[in-house]
Amino acid sequence: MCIDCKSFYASVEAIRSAEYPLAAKNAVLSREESAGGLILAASPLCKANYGVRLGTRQYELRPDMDIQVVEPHMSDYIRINYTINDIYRHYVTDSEWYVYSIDESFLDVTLAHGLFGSNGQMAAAIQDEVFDTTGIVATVGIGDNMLLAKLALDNEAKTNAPWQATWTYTDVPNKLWKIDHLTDFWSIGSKTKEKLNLMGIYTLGEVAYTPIEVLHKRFGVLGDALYFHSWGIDYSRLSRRYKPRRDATGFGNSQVLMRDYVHQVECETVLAEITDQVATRLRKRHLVASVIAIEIGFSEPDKDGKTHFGTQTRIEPTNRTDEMVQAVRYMFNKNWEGQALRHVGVRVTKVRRPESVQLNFWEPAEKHVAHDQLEQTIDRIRSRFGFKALVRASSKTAGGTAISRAGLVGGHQA
DNA sequence: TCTGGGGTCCTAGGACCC
DNA sequence: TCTGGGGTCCTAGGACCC
Repeated sequence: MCIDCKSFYASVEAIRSAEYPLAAKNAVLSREESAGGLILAASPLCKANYGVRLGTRQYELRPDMDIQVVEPHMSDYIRINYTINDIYRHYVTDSEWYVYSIDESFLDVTLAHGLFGSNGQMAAAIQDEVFDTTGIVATVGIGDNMLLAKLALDNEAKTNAPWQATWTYTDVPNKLWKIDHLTDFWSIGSKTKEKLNLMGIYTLGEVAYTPIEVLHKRFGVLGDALYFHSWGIDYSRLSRRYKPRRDATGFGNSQVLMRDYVHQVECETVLAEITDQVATRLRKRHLVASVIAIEIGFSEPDKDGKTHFGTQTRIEPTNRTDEMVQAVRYMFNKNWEGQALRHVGVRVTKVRRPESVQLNFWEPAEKHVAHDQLEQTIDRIRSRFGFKALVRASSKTAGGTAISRAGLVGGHQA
């Protein structure tokens, strides 16, 4: 089963104001202060009546629309997500439970029927328990494998009560191949759709009847996956979970700036703040990173037509803010040609547990230890009294955004 | 495309090794 | 630099998901 929460953020907001989510006319807006702020979630009625959906911008909202626009409350969404997942865990063991996003989880119920009955009975029981506990409407896609469950969810379960749909291998010709738009199929986005169209392929049935060699030649291993997926084939099993390569994954933070940043010192200030944020996350998890990357977006295409640049560099494994800032500053100044900035981000990869400490030829060991203790102390003060209790002086300058963003979770109001 | 923010995975091409 | 063949690691960029 693939289960998601219908219009999750908007539903939580409806419940906060004692409304039934499916009857509410509300939407959640990120960054009220910016006209370019966008809708993070809209209630089903808003979607149906006004076409307001994820990605709609604030300036597209018209006064005649009868919509209650509210600010996000990320902490609530996270808390309720935990509550709902704990309900799922009443039905399957943890090895058969997989959290896909803040409002979507997969459950392998193959071995649970003896306790809880048929797929339909289990789905209904889970939906009832989620609704009774939280007020959230859960929608359930059921399938012979993860892919079919996900496709059943995205393409059928979400449309009508009782918010359930089942897709099996025998449904592939009638349901999967009949999906209206290629992009409604998980893993096909706008670019892949265009490339398929150029090959004369407009439906999933046509993908299925394209030789795998042809797809492989055009899309590599993703072409192989596309071929199998077009036949509804997916052998992944939650209990035999794929472990991502440690070095391939990482994390980072980014932000769209409220105005153009044109001065080097401003750019460096905001980059240092984001780097500090990422370094703090590393330290909190007791990890070090050995690759650090920056992503810089311009407010308009530059003289060469470039809209952004990104670059990465290898560093001695570290989670120290000062070392990471040094690398970020070097990369920025080496690549920046004075373009006005509107988007900045920092991320780390090749993240792992520290095995040893790399001392530095120019820094005495005592000083190194003292510096580590200083950063740990800063972390402790902030976790106890809040980020704003102790900030860098540069954060008080014009370019800084860390203080005003201190209360955000995932970039949205906590 | 951008608008907001956080992720993962794949490929091409360069540089280097034996 | 080329000769023969096999391989790894790295960076940059593209594409997808929520």
